[in-house]
Amino acid sequence: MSDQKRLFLVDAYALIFRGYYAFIKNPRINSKGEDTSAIMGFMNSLLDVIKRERPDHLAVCFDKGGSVDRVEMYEAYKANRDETPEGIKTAVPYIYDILKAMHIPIVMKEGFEADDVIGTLSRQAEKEGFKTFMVTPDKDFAQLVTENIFMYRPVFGGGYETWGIPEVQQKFEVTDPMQVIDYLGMMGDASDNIPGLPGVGPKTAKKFLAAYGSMEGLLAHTHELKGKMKEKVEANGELGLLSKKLATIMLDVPVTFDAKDFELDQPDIEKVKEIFQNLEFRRLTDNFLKTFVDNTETSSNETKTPALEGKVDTVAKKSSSERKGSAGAGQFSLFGASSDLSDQEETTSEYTRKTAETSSHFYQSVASGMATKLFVKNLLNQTSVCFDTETTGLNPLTAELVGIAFSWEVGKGFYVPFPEDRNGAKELIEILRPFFENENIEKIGQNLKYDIKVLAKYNVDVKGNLFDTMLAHYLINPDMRHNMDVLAETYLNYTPISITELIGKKGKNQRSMREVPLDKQTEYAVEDADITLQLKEHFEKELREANTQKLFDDIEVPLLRVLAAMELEGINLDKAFLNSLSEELNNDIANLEKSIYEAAGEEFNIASPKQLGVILFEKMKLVDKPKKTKTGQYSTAEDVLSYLAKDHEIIQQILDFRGLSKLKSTYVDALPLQVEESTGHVHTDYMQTVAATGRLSSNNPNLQNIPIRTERGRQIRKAFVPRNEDYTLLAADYSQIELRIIAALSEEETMINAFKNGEDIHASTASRVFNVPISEVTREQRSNAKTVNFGIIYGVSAFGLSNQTDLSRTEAKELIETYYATYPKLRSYMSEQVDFARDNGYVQTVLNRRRYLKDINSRNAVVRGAAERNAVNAPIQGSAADIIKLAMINIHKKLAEGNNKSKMLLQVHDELVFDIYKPELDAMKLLIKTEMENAYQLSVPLDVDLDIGDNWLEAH
DNA sequence: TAAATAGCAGG
DNA sequence: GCCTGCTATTTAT
Repeated sequence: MSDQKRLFLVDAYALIFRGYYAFIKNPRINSKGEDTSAIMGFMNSLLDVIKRERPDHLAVCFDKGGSVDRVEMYEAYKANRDETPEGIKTAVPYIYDILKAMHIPIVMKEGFEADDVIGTLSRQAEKEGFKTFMVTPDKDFAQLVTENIFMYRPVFGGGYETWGIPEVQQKFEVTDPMQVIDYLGMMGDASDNIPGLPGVGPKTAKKFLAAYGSMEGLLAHTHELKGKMKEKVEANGELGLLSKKLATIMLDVPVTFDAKDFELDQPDIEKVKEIFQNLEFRRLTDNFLKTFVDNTETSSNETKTPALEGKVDTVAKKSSSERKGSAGAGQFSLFGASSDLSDQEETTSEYTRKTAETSSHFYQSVASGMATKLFVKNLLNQTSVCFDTETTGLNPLTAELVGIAFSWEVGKGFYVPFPEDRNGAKELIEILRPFFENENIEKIGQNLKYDIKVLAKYNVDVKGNLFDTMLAHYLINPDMRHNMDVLAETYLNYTPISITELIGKKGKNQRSMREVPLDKQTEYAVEDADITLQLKEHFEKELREANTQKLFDDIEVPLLRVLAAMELEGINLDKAFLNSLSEELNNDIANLEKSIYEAAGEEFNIASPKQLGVILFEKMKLVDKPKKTKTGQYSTAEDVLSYLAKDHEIIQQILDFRGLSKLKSTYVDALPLQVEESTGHVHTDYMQTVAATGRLSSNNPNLQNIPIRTERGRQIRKAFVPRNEDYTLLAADYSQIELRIIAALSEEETMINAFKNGEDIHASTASRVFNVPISEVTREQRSNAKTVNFGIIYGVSAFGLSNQTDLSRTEAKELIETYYATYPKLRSYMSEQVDFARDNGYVQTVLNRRRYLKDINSRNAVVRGAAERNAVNAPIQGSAADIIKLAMINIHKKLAEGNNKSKMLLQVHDELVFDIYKPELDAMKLLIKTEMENAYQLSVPLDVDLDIGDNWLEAH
């Protein structure tokens, strides 16, 4: 080992960008609404480097004002860069502060890029006998590599690789790292907008380098090339030389390397802690303290020069032989006895995630027979257990149990495999039943609705308190995603075994869980249960802190059971009716097709907006200046075409064609295919954690967007029918619930009274806004008032309003002004919501459901405007969702208590659909109306309309 | 084969 | 202007 001094030069922006985008799907937002992704990503990397390498000299280099020289050479240099994301701009000052507090030098020079600064410093340090490591993912730096200068690149998935001369030679197929400049010059660089030689990519560039050694060499030998390539290279020699200059990192920036300045000092611990605390970095604070405070044992010889030892320094710290307990070993001794677990891993950086490989754990499969009984005995002694079912598929109605994993202690758990034969499975389930049906044992899981449905198919009723980590996290941050892999990575810094690793990618030859070897099943399934258990501990606390525990316990968790029941029930579908509808549509579509082709003078794909645009606007020239979409295509969207409909017959035909095709493909033909064979019903899947406002969503199939607005479309509702002639469908919907909520929340008396008096709210609004008696309100006036009423809920703009009505922009603006004058408290309520969001970073519903609005203080007016509209809309839409959820829970409870045959089947945001057993009809009408109208007390009465019928259309 | 885009169904 | 999910076409890999 050499005792050469080691200097680490960090390319700040490259790591900041990388950190920022690493979190892009789950941006880190603190309670003040600040996006801290970039800061966290950068600090993770920096601490990681320090911890791994313990550099004795270190500096962080920034760009300052872009490269004056390069822009002078080439105006378009970096001109196509998107604007730096807001989250990065705001991060930089924080990073400066942190670096200062850490006593790490910041190097930058006006008019130069970090590349040039690093290039210059590394050469100076080389002269003073340093080994330099350039910390950057950017390949351009390869040109700087020498015997004493290395690239130190973060690798996707964790770890770092060091590029010395041999690595650069190999990656770029060059003999000298300096040739990387020629390589970059030839192929150009899209992100820096370096043009390069046209038609030359990585392959050709390597070929040229091998043959001619450099850009100049190539240009001197163009006569040896042939065909198109020869022409192109000869025509663009100048461009090639310019590109090479642009790609050259400068080595003469006016900065000076002074070894003393760059020595890595002890940071000002308190100062850094304070900044981190302000940013709400908990894990990072721990990591920082570990890096700088108790580092006594880490600076052993092992960590002194690992950068030079392996090409890739991966994260695995414990070999698998060090791990305890693999499946199958000594199971009896382990039941109930607590086996000591060794220390938890301490690494936490973004690039050093823990996995099952690197964490100690004890996952055990339970053999059949006696062992299972002993296991269950132990299980029944627990008060709280996490479980996870493994099945043969995603559809709980058809999926078979392959196994169930259990965990009640972090790092430990058991897996009970299920036999394939039905009888064997039934026997086993009987052994487990006492656990699931025990009221006193809390059941923890991720997406318990699925497990509950699967077990219901085995006639097992899961009883006792529930804790669903997916639901918990949905309340903690509804805008994020909530799948277990993301949660584990975000909150536990842990990467679980991926399901595709076991069963392959979906599609062609995906395996069933059943075919996975038992030891793999065990590792995977128990890991899931173990992680879920760990997440629970995390989320319990956060729910309490956000004051949203009640919403969780009283609404979302009970609702999970309600939804499971509704989904298992499904709704009866009249397939024969849809089939005949399909034939009718087929005819009509064929006829339209014919007339369209005639009018157009040729056949084309009407469903292709691209082809349609060409026909309408190039061939037929129906309009002078066609509107374009953002990708430069002609827009053929509905509102655009509607304008033209009165002038050209073909347009109406196209719109009709579209309408009918949509109906046919999305509903009439698709729905019958979704009927479950065993039940004859369609079973939608309600998603409880996707809509950021708190609404449900529905898919496979989506039964929340069955047509109703057009005559032709609403016919589809006739296909939704009661289960048999003893039943009838009942639809119950809240009348104007969102307007009632905004009236109540804003305490706008005028509007509240209108509702209390049972007035037609849109007519009432029109009467006041247009200053006419309510009896003389015209259709148009009512319609405009209705548009504004809804607009208010969405956060109106004059622009949007004039688009939706016949009103001009000015008229729309006036109308909105008059509206606010009529309902002054509405306006003040709206600005209060925005102010609240600015101060707190979130808004909330009547039941304390939060939505965080990170952009509410954005300096970008468009982005901020969207957040402001959300601040108004989310509490309204979300409160309506809260209320109907409450009603659903209460109704479900009453139906069960009364042993009623009638069932709740569907929820469509403000509507509930029931299959009513005819003898129960009167009782049900009363029950449903009462429960819905009294689900939540507002200062405005809630009003529910009920309708019954032999199909969903009639029940409206 | 998967991902992105355009368009459109509902509240 | 808010909140969603599905289909078909097109594009990129």
